Amino acid sequence: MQRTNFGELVCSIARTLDVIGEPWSPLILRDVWVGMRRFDELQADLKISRKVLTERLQHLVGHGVLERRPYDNRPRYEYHLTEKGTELVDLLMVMKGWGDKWLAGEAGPPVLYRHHACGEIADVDLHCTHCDKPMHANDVDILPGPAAMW
Amino acid sequence: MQRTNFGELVCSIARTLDVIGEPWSPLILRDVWVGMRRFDELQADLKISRKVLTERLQHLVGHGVLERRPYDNRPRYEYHLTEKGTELVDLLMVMKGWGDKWLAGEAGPPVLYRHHACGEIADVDLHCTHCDKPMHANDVDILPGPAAMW
DNA sequence: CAGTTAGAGTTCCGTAAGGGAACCCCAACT
DNA sequence: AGTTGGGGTTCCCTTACGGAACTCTAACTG
Repeated sequence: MQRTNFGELVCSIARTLDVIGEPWSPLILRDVWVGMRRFDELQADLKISRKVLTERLQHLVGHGVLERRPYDNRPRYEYHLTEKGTELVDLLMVMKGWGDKWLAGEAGPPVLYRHHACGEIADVDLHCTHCDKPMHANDVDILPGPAAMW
Repeated sequence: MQRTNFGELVCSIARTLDVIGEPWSPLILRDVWVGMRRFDELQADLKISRKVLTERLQHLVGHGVLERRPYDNRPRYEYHLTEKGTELVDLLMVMKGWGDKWLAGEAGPPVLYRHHACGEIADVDLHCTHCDKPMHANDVDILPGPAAMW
């Protein structure tokens, strides 16, 4: 095998990368999220090779992130986010925030999020699932878990 | 050029991928985060090709995510997270959470986070920077920003 | 002071994966 | 019967990864 298989590693980060770590996969997810559902539509938007797009879609469907469903009597298919895939979008939202802050420059963010709950333009921040306070890289100790030994 | 360059796209997700989207980069970041700072240490832990490790480290340093600093009179160097890099770890924490939930299976999570603020084992969740309430894929409208047209 | 050690890469080669264009299949339309 | 459109395959070329061997430099070692 040439490309190392991250799925085997005992590490949730590596395993997640096994699902969406390949080139283009996050961008495909983004497009499906914002409503692009068809092969040609994705291909035209991303200008990705059709071969690679086929591979990525199969991979994402195989991992239960996307669902391939027919939308016509003819052999036509659309790709939709599953619940698993929808939760992966968290990752994209964090990427968007980081990219806006560190890479966007003068021009500012390409897109904005408006939060339904408050109606305001906002970004995401990481909070603790236990106490609800902010939680970032330097706010945690890392301990071995049940499936320890990474 | 063979591999498409995501940095040119007007999209903060694509730009972020240009910085840490290549294979191994997130895992290198993870290792540096948890205290592995030297070339041979990273190489031994990840079992990555030395050639690729060199390329990735240079790329990450070039983008200001890592800093390469000498630690001896001899030509010896350590890699440290910059502030920019530390904030990128948010991404890893979200990946960890998703991988724990969807991929860890019976064995449970390989590692746990203990939050300094509350002392409890916890994970991260996404909240709105404006109203502090939870904010996920289906809780937002996506609007064109100042640098619109993705 | 010649020889070894250790860290941090560099070089080289074989294989696999991405890019791109052309081609194919099937079920409507015209 | 011929065209159109969605959704892929096939093929070839080039770049990038994997892995092992090699290099360079500045200490230590006896």
